Amino acid sequence: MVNTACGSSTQHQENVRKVRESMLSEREFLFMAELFKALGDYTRIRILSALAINELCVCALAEVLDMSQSAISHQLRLLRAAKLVRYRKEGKNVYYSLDDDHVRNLLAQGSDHIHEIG
Amino acid sequence: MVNTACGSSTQHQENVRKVRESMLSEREFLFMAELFKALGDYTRIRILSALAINELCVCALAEVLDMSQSAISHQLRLLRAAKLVRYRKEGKNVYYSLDDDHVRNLLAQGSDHIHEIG
DNA sequence: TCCTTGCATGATCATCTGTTCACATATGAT
DNA sequence: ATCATATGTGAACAGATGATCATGCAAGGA
Repeated sequence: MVNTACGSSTQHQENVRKVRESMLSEREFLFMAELFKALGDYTRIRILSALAINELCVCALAEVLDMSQSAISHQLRLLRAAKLVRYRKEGKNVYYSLDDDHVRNLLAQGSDHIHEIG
Repeated sequence: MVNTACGSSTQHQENVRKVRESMLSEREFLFMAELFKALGDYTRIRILSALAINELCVCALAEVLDMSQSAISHQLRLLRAAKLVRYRKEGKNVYYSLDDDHVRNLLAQGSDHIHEIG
């Protein structure tokens, strides 16, 4: 730590004060970090992108991503915890889908961003 | 692996085919995962949120977040790699800011999402 | 020139993460 | 009832991650 105020200039202190006042709460930042963390994995982003196209059961997801059912199931657990997916049971199968259009928007924004920066 | 096609129903296979066709490339998913991974950390999301309010030098960021300059600097390195921030040098100081409005939109979307789900 | 300041970075280490494996549960079919 | 199938989950292990510490480097002031 020991941040001895690099520049003690008026502008510096004014910026620090202004930013401090406008920052969200610790709780909000923790939630946002969890949200993006849930999106920030190669497997999970593919799961969400697949569900953005069509509702799918677990075994279909495993087939699409060419991964074990267990691995998919573990990741779906995290996505449920982050409220990014819904699910409904039908017989022996469990069908997953995106929780709402908000998630779809986040995916679209992410896609836009990477296509912009090449 | 060994995904023995849970349901061999026509609908199941049709869904798998449709989703497979519409999925992005491995490269694109890797980029998106990296993007969200960069956003998915308590320290980095606070750095970005601070920069969304005002351009800041490294020491000001350290002061705002009450963290060591070294820790901030390491995280800024990742944010630069993800093209989420810009920087300009001025004398001994280095001033960081958000790379573009796209980043601002992602932050706003994230904020919206967490406020929706409570 | 020498020193201080602001920033960057390699090494280290504790912690977190994601997959696999084994197994449990549940539902439907025979 | 028995069995196969679809899914969920705990343990465990390898690899990734984030803060700290020490140090390096560049720029400005004495």
